[in-house]
Amino acid sequence: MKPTMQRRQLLDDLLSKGIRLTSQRRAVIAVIQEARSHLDAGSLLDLAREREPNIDRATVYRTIELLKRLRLIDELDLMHLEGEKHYYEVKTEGDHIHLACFRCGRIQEFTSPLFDRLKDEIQRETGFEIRVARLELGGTCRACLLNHEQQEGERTAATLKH
Amino acid sequence: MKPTMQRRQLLDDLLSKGIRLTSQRRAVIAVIQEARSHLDAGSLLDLAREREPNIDRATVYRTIELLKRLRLIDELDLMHLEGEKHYYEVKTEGDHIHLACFRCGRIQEFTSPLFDRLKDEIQRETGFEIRVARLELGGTCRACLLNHEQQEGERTAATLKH
DNA sequence: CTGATTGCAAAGAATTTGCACTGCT
DNA sequence: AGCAGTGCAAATTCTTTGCAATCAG
Repeated sequence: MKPTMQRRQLLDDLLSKGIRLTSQRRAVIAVIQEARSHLDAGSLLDLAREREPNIDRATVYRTIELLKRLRLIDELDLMHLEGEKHYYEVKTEGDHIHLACFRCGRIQEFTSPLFDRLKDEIQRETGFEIRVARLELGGTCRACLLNHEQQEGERTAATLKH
Repeated sequence: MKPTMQRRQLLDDLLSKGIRLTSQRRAVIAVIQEARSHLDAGSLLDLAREREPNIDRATVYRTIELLKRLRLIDELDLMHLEGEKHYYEVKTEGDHIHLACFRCGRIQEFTSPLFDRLKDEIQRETGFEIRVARLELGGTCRACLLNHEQQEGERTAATLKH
């Protein structure tokens, strides 16, 4: 949302922890922050290479690991809609929910105070200290449901003609 | 909980859909149903082999795929606590939440009406039709938190002695 | 300077696929 | 009998590792 501020924050976080900021790490971080969609390690590598042509696969994976450990990014599976990739996004203030449409593959995000209440309840009742929360839903998005109904309608109409 | 009933249900479900019940499929299904913990494909294969010695890896994966498609089992990642395996469990009435302890690796389950309310809210507000819901939390379980505090205490005491 | 980080190449883990054979229904 | 299901071996996909060279602080 506020890329510039966000970037400074991320970089500052790293610097203040005494993490070495190599050009490779800067490239990976910039790509994750500027991404308009969820990226997997492969795309992350491709995009980072546009800035840092010699960056290697291994470095990307190691940087992801680092950012995950420092809790600066979240890892998602997005219901494994496509292969067994993992996807990454900058960690936001409140956790959000990902809805993955099995039909069109679109990923939709959703936030709700109920989600926070649920997490509070869990911590309170189990004594479990939550560090990462991942709620992913798979199903059919509204657009696909409408398309489908429409097609059903057409199909029925066609059948009736015989 | 009620293994015998559960098994009949699963097998009947399959038969009623005209799915062929081979001895290999029976073995995989029995193993999943009788498991006291979440099993990944590898363990599933090992256990199924105790019943059906020649069953192959590929068959296990294909059976998992089948059961997932028919919505008879759920696939979990359990925060990828250990490698990138997937874990399986018989689909239950209401969805439940998995809490994975990063420290001891224990998996804890939790159910709450709030979870269902949250899902309802999502469906209502987005028009998304939820087919699969997966809520996984990573963090530290109560036992590990207590252990840790205790160790911290000991450590401080030791430090103070110097 | 010097230890943390990198690139490279190879290994590893989990899963999938093509194809001839087998066995449910 | 016929076709869905299977075993086998090889292929694919995603990720990790060992090690010598490099570079940030």
